[in-house]
Amino acid sequence: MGQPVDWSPWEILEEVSDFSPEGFRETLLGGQAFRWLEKESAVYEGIWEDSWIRLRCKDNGRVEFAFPRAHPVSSAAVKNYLGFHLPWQTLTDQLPFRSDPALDSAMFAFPGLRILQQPAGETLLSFLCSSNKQIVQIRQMHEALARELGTPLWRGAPVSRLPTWPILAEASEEDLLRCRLGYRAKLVKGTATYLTEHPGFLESIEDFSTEEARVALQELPGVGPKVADCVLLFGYQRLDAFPIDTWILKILEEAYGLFGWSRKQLEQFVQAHFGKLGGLAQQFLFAQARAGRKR
DNA sequence: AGCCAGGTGGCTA
DNA sequence: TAGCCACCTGGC
Repeated sequence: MGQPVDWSPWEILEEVSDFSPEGFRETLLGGQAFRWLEKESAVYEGIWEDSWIRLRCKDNGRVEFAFPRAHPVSSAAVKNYLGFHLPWQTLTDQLPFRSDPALDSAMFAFPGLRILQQPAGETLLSFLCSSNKQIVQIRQMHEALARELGTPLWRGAPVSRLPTWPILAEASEEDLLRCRLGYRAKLVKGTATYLTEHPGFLESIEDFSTEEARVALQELPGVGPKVADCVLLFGYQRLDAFPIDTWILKILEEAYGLFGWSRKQLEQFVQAHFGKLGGLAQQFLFAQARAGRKR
């Protein structure tokens, strides 16, 4: 489709001493975002909004990026997306791994794992698509949404950005069904309508406390506690949001012995045990759980 | 060939 | 509040 893309030379982003190939890989492919793929060993290509870049992490922890010459992306934008402005080493050091063997082993397995700083609108769309789906399938939905309803990154570009909420509000449920959304189509459509009727809703979330934001987000059709927490953690940079999905539930039961606890009880445990950076701890535990299941 | 997936919403007791 | 079930669909 169209001209081959001419990529810029690799540009050094930063030397990150605490990164590991595993941590880097998991950050991009582990289910925080769904438009990343591994092009070749340790070289990743991904899209968010209208940015399209390649990333690689050398063994020494040096992170480099490249962009299509036709459509430059600033290093500042990439650094922001990767959360380089946050003191991850300090943050991870504050997690309770010293008294928590499960967390300790997860952190040991994925050094440098971090939380991407994604745009809220796209994150909401992503996790509306995520219910009852595996990462592969969520990724396919994203490709279809971008292809069918999104706009090309530039004139003649081979890839498109995801449809914005105004575009989704105009789209028909049939359009969304074509993107393999299944029963999620009407949820996305309903959310798009809600956002049209409540201009500034997504922005207003920024001023809310995490707890208030959690309640507000659940006004949207298709958004329950799990999706709300994912949107807050990945899309609003709320590191205290702790999504409880089936993987984490299994860990809380097996590694922490919390069989039979109610959702509310689990939330209280998580808050008390993992604290204000719970979402970061959650990602380590999640990565560990997924790794363990692969064999 | 089925089964099941990083949930949610509606309904019942 | 807790428990149960339908919901679209396509990898594995």
